Amino acid sequence: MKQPPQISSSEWKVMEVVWEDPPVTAQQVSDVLGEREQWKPQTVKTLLARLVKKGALAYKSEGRRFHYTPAVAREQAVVAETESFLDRISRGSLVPALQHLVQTTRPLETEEIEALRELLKQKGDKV
Amino acid sequence: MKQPPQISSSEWKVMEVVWEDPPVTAQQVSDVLGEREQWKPQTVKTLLARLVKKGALAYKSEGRRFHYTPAVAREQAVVAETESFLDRISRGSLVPALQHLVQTTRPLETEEIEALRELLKQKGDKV
DNA sequence: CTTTTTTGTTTACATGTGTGGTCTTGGTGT
DNA sequence: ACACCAAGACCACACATGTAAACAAAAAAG
Repeated sequence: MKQPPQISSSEWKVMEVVWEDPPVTAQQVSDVLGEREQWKPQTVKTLLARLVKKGALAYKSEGRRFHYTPAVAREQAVVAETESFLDRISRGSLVPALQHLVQTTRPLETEEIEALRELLKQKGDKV
Repeated sequence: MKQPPQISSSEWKVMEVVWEDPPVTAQQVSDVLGEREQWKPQTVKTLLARLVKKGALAYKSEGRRFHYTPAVAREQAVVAETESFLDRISRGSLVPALQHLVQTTRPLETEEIEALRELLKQKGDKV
């Protein structure tokens, strides 16, 4: 059971673009992030290469250019990030963290609230 | 309004010990983390020094040894971590992340559930 | 076919992190 | 007073990260 590789903050920005609509070319990623983050194309290239090396992206040579596709699902990566986040703040601070999380987030959709409420219900029932 | 400094994963482990019962000496931290993380005393020393340098810890010379105290509150640090966590996973994934969070955590206390439920209510009312 | 462009590869370099060794100096015990 | 030891200060070193320039190979263009 291989856990998804460690993805750094900048790398996440690249992954987001790839996850959004794979497969993508370096060009496409570069366009998006050149705009969104003011990154030079070379920077994007480096990050793509690193992500390939650490197994977060796959690619196939399509003529002269590469087509990159995610090698780890977004969900997996999010779960891994969440784990590492929890490891840091230690589970004890979960509730304050959650409060902050919920408060600073854009208004939640009704169904999201429902989903969470449901979760809480289950959790609560077990007590 | 200065935001709390960037605290790395290992540094968090040190901070946890300091927050737990300040002020502490390097010795005390070293004892705890030598056990808990199998860290050599020097490792702890380095981390303490780095935390002082980045302004996360304060100290006063008490005889030959230092007494370290937190320079940033735990809450502040947690909030900062939460922000950076959210920046990574991008707010869109919040709910799945929360679900994972809640599911993998130890059973919540009733009052914790209440607090969260209350939060959701407020959030929900605004929709 | 040669020039230009595009795209991937190699190299760079400062700073951060994980993990510790060594040096120095001020207390402490005798 | 003096030797010794522990505590902090300084040094080390490999790997990660952010950010990119330089280089090479191959495709496109003329």
